[in-house]
Amino acid sequence: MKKPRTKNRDVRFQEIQAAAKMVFLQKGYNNTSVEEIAKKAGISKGTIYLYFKNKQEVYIALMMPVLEEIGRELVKLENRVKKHKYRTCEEFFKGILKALWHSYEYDPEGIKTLLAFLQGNHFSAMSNETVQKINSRAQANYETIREALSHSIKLGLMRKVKVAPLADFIWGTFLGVIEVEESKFRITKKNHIFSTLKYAFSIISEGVCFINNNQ
Amino acid sequence: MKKPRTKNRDVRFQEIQAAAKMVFLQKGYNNTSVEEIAKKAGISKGTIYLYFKNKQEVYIALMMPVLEEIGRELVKLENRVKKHKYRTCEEFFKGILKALWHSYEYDPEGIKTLLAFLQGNHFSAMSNETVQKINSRAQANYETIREALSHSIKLGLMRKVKVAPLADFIWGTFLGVIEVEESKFRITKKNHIFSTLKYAFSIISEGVCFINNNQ
Amino acid sequence: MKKPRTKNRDVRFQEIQAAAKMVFLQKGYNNTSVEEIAKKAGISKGTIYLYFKNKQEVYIALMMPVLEEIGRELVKLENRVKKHKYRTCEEFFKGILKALWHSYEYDPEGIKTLLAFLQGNHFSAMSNETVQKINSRAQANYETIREALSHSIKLGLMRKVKVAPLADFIWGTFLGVIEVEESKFRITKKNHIFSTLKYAFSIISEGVCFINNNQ
Amino acid sequence: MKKPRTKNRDVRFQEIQAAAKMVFLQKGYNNTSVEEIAKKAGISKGTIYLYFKNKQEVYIALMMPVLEEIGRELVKLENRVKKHKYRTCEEFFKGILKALWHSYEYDPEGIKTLLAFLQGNHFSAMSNETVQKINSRAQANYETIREALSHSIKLGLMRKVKVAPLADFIWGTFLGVIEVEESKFRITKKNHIFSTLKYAFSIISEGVCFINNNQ
DNA sequence: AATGAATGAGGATTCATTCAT
DNA sequence: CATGAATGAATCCTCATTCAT
Repeated sequence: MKKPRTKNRDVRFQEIQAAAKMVFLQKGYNNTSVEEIAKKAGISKGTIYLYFKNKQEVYIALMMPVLEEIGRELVKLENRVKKHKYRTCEEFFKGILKALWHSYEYDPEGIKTLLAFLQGNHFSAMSNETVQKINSRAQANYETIREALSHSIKLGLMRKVKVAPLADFIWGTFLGVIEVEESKFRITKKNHIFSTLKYAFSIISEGVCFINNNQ
Repeated sequence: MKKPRTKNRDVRFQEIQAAAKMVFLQKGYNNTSVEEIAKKAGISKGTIYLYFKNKQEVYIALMMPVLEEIGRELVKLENRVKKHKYRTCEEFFKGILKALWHSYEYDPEGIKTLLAFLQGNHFSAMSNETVQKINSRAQANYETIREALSHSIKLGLMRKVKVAPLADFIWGTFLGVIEVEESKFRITKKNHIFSTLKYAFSIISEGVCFINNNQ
Repeated sequence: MKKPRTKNRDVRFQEIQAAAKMVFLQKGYNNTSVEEIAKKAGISKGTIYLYFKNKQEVYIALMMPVLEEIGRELVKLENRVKKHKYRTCEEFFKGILKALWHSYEYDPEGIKTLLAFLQGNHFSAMSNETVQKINSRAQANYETIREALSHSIKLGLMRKVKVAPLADFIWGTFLGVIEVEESKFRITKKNHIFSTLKYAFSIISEGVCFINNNQ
Repeated sequence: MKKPRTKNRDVRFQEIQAAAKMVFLQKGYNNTSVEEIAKKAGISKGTIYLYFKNKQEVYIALMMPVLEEIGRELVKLENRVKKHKYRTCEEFFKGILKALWHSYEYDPEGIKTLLAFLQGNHFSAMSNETVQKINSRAQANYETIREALSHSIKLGLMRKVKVAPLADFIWGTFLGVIEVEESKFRITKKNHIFSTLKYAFSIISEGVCFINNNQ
């Protein structure tokens, strides 16, 4: 009623993204043709170019929603830390995992796209706005997690560790375990992603939380 | 127009691999043309097909050396465990990192190729011998690391943990941290791979080693 | 660089076929590049693939029209036999030749393509629908000519001969004479196709028509 | 003992031809690689070029033996005519078929190669000596058959017909029936080549032999 | 004489992108 | 807005031919 045109535009935009996500995930960036995406979205090839500058933009744009979701989750985490919602260190790390895992479940393909993107070198023309958006969004997420960590140290939840490498460690483990388990899953069909992540985060928390008298 | 200068088969093979590694790493699998590899190797396109069945084989074959190196390192690790070379748990985990890191330094591009391969779905024709070789080699490496972990538990170096998820955690962290740090490196030009890995492994060891009375 | 001038699908299809026919005939299947066909048709390479699955299909599809024309002509022949249009055996055989010759004139290149196709073994991927269509159409034509022959025997136009080998003989002579005369034509530039065929069919009719008391 | 070098050369030459014949027949000219011929002949690629100028020559040379055999057979036929060996017209035509059929059995692949060659347009560079040799040999064969026919007319074996078109008719039928029956054979696996040829030649003889009072 | 590694032109096919309708 | 026919650059791969050994 207000702006049906714009709303339709958004719907269409998201339909294309949904289609693109499915096809890209299944066949990889280069083995996916714009035609296929169009077919999956039930529209014609040309229409995609009314919504995206080119194929690369379609791909890169897929990451934004999940990056934003991660951002929102991490902000919630930070807020909960600030509000003293976490009584123990374990709880805090469970909170981190929950935030990340929630994002994964929100959009697994988005995460995998992100992984593929990290691998990098797929895009020669790495200079457009969208890439900038991605990077600054990722940067912001790093900030947030570091602050959450810092804050939990201040609150005495965790022993005094260097937050920058810890954040990278956490993020690297999250992505790395997903990558490894996804890859094994393709062969064994046994899904251990969550259980391994849970296990990993419990160990990290043990390694990082208590002032260890053996240290 | 013709200069059929015969060369030792192995030398030629390795020259192609070296060239391929450089180009693939710089531009990614799909943005690299066979022509470019040939040019880099100082030979002609056709010659590549005398040594590799197709482009994919060239790519996949790049992983074997590093997978084998990892295997050798892990076997050495296992032997050292069996020979009681590690007095403490920390030493043991430093040993694990050393083994993995050694492999990374032995062939960083190989590891990155492996990462790209794990991402998977780029290869539709995934049924040839080479892929089988890759997978069984990877499988063997998993076995070795699990056995090293089991043995260290038997020896009392580490508390009794589930080795399968721990192995996945270790491997996932190793790869994930590399991926994350490499990606950041491309932007910041600051190389934190090793320091972050060292930090991560120290935390893992703390989380896994001592019988924590707070547990 | 771009001139997407849309054209009626059938028109475009036939333009491609016309171009293909010319080039294939002049240079043979393997010495003809898709590029050349496109150029001759005044379109771009890619466009051909919008109308044909691949080069082979372009080639094979050239035979259908003439096979169908032969079919139509043979049906007409059969009908004329049934309607007692042929008073004598000679007339009947003149009718056969007329039917075949008409088809040749309708599309000489089609006949030559058919000849090349019969030679066979050029197409390894011989399992697609088009080939099936070709074969069943050819089969149907054989049926028709056999029935026309049978009917003319029933009507007493011809002595009682075995129709299956006679049909093969007729068809083989038709094609063989064309092949031989075309080949000589290329050297001598003297076209004897029709006169030789006429002569051949008159001899066949004499050999087959009357109850020969010397037999 | 006399010239073992030369003898070996000829043996090798024929080995290559034998191999080439098999492979060409199975896969067609363009789908056969020099490599394959070499492999089949148990020699190396390069060696073929010591015996033939290029691939085309290998192919074209395959026809010579059978063309020569046909020539020899036709000369024998002519001599038999001259020596009054044929009492009746039927016998004479049986003799013609025998001569041709003998050549076919002597080297079926040679005949098929000839058929493929007749189709022509496979060779752009149609100007070398070998092609000249082929053509003059074929020409000579035509002469011989025409003379045999003329002679048989002179002897009253056959009624007075135009020998040139008759020769083309005979030759065209011979090749055409082979082509048609070979092609059907590939589908039905039923070999009717000889029986159809026999039938065809009996009809031709009836059409051509006796002074038909109905004519 | 024989080899087979090396060459590189050649060609089929795909697909991102454009634009007339 | 939407379409989809048309484009043509790009690229993998084959293979006839050469030539150092």
